[in-house]
Formats: sequence, structure tokens, C-alpha cells
Amino acid sequence: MINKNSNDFFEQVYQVCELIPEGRVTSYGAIARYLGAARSSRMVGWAMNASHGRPEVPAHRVVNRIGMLTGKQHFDSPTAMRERLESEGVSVTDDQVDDFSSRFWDPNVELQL
DNA sequence: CCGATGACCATTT
DNA sequence: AAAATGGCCATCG
Repeated sequence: MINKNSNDFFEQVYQVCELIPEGRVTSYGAIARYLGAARSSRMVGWAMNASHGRPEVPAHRVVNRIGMLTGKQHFDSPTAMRERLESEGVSVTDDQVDDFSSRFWDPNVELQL
């Protein structure tokens, strides 16, 4: 499962995830676009799936374009994602990030690539 | 090698 | 405006 080829792609995703400031969230598409794979947003999600052994990768800060915690079920607990976000100061309501537009962190913009 | 799946996004009906 | 479908790329069986 851990091939060097995939590692390279995943690693890039992990790097961006670690760059996400606390209290901020981003979308898979934003990360994919930042990596130059705008059409590989799904792959970003998969990278997150592989990030289970990477505590350095805050997958809970990564949500879909509407700010919905679609991947919460992939966490240790279905509520772990929400609890973690709230713990960082991110208000979550009904599995959705509150004021997502304001909390949205776009690597392409914030990092001023 | 081919088929199926996936934590998505955008377009069309 | 809401819902349905396709596309896209990578990994697994």
C-alpha cells in the first residue's frame, strides 16, 4: 500500500494539511488545485484516508467545498472530527462548519503561490 | 490488464 | 433553484 509513487502525492497533501492554521478549514479541491491536480480532489480525500497514521496531518481541518464533515465517519469516532474542530475554535453545526466561507483557508491565496 | 470504488467538483437537465 | 449525472485521477482486487 505504501509505494514511493503514491507517497509523493500523499506527502504533498500532508504538507498542505499541516500548513492549515488552527481555527481554519480548507477543501479537498483547494488542496488538489494547489498541488496542480485540480481534477484530483478525490485523490486528496484518499490521501487523507491514508493519513490515519499521520497525527501531524489534521484531516479534521479538511472538509468538502461546502464545509461539510463528509469524512468524519473515517475518523476513530464519528464525532471525533467535530469535537476536534470545536476544540480548535471551529464551530460546527450539524456536521457543517459554521461560517465556513469566513473560516475557509485557501492555500493558493493564503500562501500566495 | 480490466473493473470497481472513493473523505469531490462542476455542469447539465 | 434543486436534483441527477459525468468526469477525473489514483489505488485495490
